[in-house]
Amino acid sequence: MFLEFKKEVECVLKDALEKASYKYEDLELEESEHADISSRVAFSLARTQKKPPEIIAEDIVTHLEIPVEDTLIANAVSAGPYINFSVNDLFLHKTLIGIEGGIVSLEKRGKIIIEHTSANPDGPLHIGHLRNAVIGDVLVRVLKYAGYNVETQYYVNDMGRQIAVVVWGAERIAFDNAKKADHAVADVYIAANRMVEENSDFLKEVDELLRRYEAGDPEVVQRYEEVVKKCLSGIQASLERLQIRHDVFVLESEFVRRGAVEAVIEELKQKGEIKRDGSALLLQLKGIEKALVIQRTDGTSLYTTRDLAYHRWKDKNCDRMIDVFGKDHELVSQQLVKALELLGVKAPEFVIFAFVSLPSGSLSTRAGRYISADDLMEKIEERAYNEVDKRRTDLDDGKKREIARKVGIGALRYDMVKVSPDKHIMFDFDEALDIEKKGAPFVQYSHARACSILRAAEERGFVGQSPTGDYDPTLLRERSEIDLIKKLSKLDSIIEEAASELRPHLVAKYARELAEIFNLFYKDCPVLNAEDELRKARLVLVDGARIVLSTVLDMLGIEAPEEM
RNA sequence: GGGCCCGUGGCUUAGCCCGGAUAAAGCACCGGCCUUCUAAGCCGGGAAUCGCGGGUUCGAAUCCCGCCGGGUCCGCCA
Repeated sequence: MFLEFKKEVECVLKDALEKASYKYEDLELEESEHADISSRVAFSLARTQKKPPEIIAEDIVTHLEIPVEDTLIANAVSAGPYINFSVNDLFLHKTLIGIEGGIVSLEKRGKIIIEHTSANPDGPLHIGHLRNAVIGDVLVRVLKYAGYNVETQYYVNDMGRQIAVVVWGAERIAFDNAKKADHAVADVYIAANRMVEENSDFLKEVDELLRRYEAGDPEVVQRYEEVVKKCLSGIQASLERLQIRHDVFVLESEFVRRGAVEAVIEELKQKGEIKRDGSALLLQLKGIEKALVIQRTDGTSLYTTRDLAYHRWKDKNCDRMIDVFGKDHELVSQQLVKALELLGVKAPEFVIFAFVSLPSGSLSTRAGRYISADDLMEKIEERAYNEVDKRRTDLDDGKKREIARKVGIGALRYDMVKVSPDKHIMFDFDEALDIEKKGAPFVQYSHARACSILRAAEERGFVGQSPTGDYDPTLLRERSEIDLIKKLSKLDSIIEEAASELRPHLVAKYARELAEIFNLFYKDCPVLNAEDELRKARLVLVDGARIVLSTVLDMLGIEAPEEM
């Protein structure tokens, strides 16, 4: 609803500026603590008009014509150089009605293919992949709420040397079937890697496997597929536990076998600036010092070339492509854009996140130095269980486990997405496992409180069939009631901002602030014990809060328990 | 060495793209609030030369230049 209010303010202000014949570039609207929305336009007009901004603001206000009917604006006043607008009762009422009517984007926008996680199938997901996965997944959810048709893809790097190492190792070392599949694969990978490092003959065998796989040798392909499938099944199980699912898994080897990689190389030879180093092919890209190798001396393909073919394929199937990449892929992403431009493919958009490190140093699957996402989920759920157990002696164990799972995974997801992606994270076990901080549990708790009130209301027979059917919105006059409605009204602008700027942490911030404001309302305004009409109105508000809280939690991929 | 990113109370961050009204939160610390819908909550307190130095501007955490500290990339790896 806030966006509608903003639109109306824009209209009214624009008219006033024209009527007063001011030439402006921007309305300079901003949300502020002093008004529901305010304009700083008088500042920039002051320069050209050579008059003090206060005078100009005053003058603009006299030209403002706020409609008498069907408006969301209560009034507009100048406050020094600022022009402050505030919302009226209709705005508050329409906000609540709108929420009860359901939160769906009216606008239908284009198709977006978003690629995220895409961890190599050589072991389980670790904490670094977790940031990628959660950022990507929240983005997917936000974009869907914003009206886009979103397809999520996991790009499987099945042609890398590390997979060849696993395939090689699988011949000599048995998978531990007692373990989760991806962990068993990692064990073989780590052990095989050690063997290969110590013996260069082994290395040659690995290279031979790589060559035969790329050539499509059926026997080798089958062995590869088994390993990849095995590892991926474990990874998918972890993702599922995190409430993440991909629509499509795309194997990079497909592009080699289909001849798409070859086609890309041929086309780049025509359209790009190609250099040769022996029989290897290098592509010189504008603005990038380092030439990009697009084909090895032995004729086999490289990751970046295969990625070009992948993006070309995606391009045909969508309006926008978004890739969630780690900081280490930044140069690659620039090369990708430049090379794709040569191929006439639209530029992908990137969400680049900085790394997660451990106090003990950087992460490495190969060296076996990582915290697996599984371990982390296990521990955080256990911690959450202890908290639930402490507070809810009345519940049976199954119910407690259920809540612990939602709270634990929620806390983990929130921790991954709350910080701006370009901020480096030092992962601290205790901090991430701390359920009490103002993270997911705090928001979930507010939701549970709202549910609790509604549950009690129903038990006492207070809730009618149509919650918004007949209530008097003007009874909601308390400061915390109005603040809460206003916060609820911002949902649309938060979705819009997070979607257009691809900044998922804005949703996390909004969720926390909304919970905070709901808690204030909860403390200030008794609902069940209020007088009849007021209770009716407050129940509408509580239900609205419940809906928006569960919506933002859903956007964050966090489950919303009805009791905690 | 070059490119990109980060540097905001003791700690973790928001705000920076798009400059404006007392720099906003959480954690930790200190003190208060459960006979009323869940205290995983609420209220109050102390605590910041917004890395440093210049510049632009009526006005800079925000824009520009330089420097310092940290990260990351600069593979015929992925």
